[in-house]
Amino acid sequence: MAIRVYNTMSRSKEELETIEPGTVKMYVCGPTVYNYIHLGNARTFLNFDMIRRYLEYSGVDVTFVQNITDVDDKIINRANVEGVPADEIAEKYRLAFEEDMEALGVKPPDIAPRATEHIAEMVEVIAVLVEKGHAYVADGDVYFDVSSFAGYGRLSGRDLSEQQVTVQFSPEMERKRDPWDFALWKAAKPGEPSWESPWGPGRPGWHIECSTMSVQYLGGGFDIHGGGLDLVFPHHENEMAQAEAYSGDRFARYWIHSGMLNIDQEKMSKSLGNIKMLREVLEEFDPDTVRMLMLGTHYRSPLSFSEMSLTEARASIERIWNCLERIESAGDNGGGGSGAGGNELTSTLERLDASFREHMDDDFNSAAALGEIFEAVREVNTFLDGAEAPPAAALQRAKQFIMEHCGALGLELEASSRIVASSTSRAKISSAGSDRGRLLSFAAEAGIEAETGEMPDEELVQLLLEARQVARESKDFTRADMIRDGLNGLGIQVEDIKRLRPE
RNA sequence: GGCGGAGUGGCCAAGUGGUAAGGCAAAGGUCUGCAAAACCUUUAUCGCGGGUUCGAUUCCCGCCUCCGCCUCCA
Repeated sequence: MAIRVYNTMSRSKEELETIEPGTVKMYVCGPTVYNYIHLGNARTFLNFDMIRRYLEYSGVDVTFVQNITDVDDKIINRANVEGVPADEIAEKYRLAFEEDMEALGVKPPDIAPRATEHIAEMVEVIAVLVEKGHAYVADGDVYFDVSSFAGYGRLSGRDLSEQQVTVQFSPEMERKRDPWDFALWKAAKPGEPSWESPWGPGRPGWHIECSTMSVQYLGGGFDIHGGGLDLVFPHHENEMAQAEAYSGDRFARYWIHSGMLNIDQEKMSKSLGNIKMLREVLEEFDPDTVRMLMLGTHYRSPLSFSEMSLTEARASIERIWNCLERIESAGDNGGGGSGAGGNELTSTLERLDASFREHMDDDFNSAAALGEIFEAVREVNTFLDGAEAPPAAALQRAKQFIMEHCGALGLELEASSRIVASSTSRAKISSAGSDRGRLLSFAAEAGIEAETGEMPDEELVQLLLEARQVARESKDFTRADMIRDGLNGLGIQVEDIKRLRPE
């Protein structure tokens, strides 16, 4: 089945026809490493991770390149403020970015080129642009001459003459022939990081790195170029102008842009100061919850963020976790039966698999695709409710369905909690870690003290579950509830998995 | 001013020319010693006004509101 993607260039969905069938070469603009990334950045990276994973899930061989902008005005400014070298700032936040991506479960790019390691290549491209008359030199700076490129404005659909020019006076403006011209090379000011070039020491402009590195690693006319919607203009417009002026060939085939994340109806951005750092969020919420939040809205739509939206996302991912746990428990408690409905479940899952793919094939509609997963969760739960001894094959299929489809969207479904089970109940110890001291004193309070000092939390909880079970069997519900409430109070959820049989 | 996007149940959010997925929340019910989990049931004339059509939430026109971009931006 053909995958359709919305191409910003054509403003419509197009069938994805790559240069080489079965292969997708994609480039996504990475971060400028001058600070920790915020949730808005995270949305973009998560969206492209979802797209990449789904393509791979569909059997496509993806080459994924994402740059690191490690030389830039913002980095230099930050370095000046902190009084440390610029490369130190860049390195620090580059590593932080990698940590954040790993924590989020974003697959690392196949290639993560850094601007500072490709200066020579950029200089060469700039030199050709100057040679071809697409760029001019002014006091050690080099600017791209927008008027020399006929298609300028094509990607972002704008006519420069109709745009409001709100440029402030600056020395740089003085050097430009036209306010819309942009820097390919910036002459170094004292103390700034710089590299030698035919135009004197300096550093590359922002856009040139992407034009250069994408083509270097993926070849001209590569398949997909992505980034946040706010990069369409000027960044991508400029990238394309440079690259096509340089080579004379088409730059990228499909332009995919990820919608903005808003807080209180406004875009989260540095200039507005309404930033929520990803790190902050990850302290409180697990990666699947964050991803769930993003998957719930189509990647091109604006996503309005609030504290509550995370809590809701958390509740919905829990529904999936719970289902998986039920499947596990059903397997542990026999699972070898020949319960009816197994075949029916299997064919229902077949159907849901097909609609899942249809939705994802249609411009990566993760929100609709999630709906099919939840549909499956309900079917599985109903099946589990009705079957005394569900057949192992059906359980296996159910588990595989959920894991596979969640995996295609990048949901890791890693146990966010450690499960301790007795024969009639189980406890979920949140992975955030429980308070050891309080657990010990609570155990003592419940009359469990002998040799608990060295005992791992799991065993301690196990003893408590068993004590509660004894209490329940002797109808001492006061004590049973005291144990359950006490554990709940420690963030350890206790649930009964089957009824007590009087025997 | 130019370009683009959006307005769907209490909240979030898909979607379609033939009366609208899913999640969260709420209420009632089943199950449970009680909970939790799970299941069932209940809650939408799809911003407003016209038009096209046998029929529009979906297409067209106008209006209102909101958001993004117009050289910091994911």
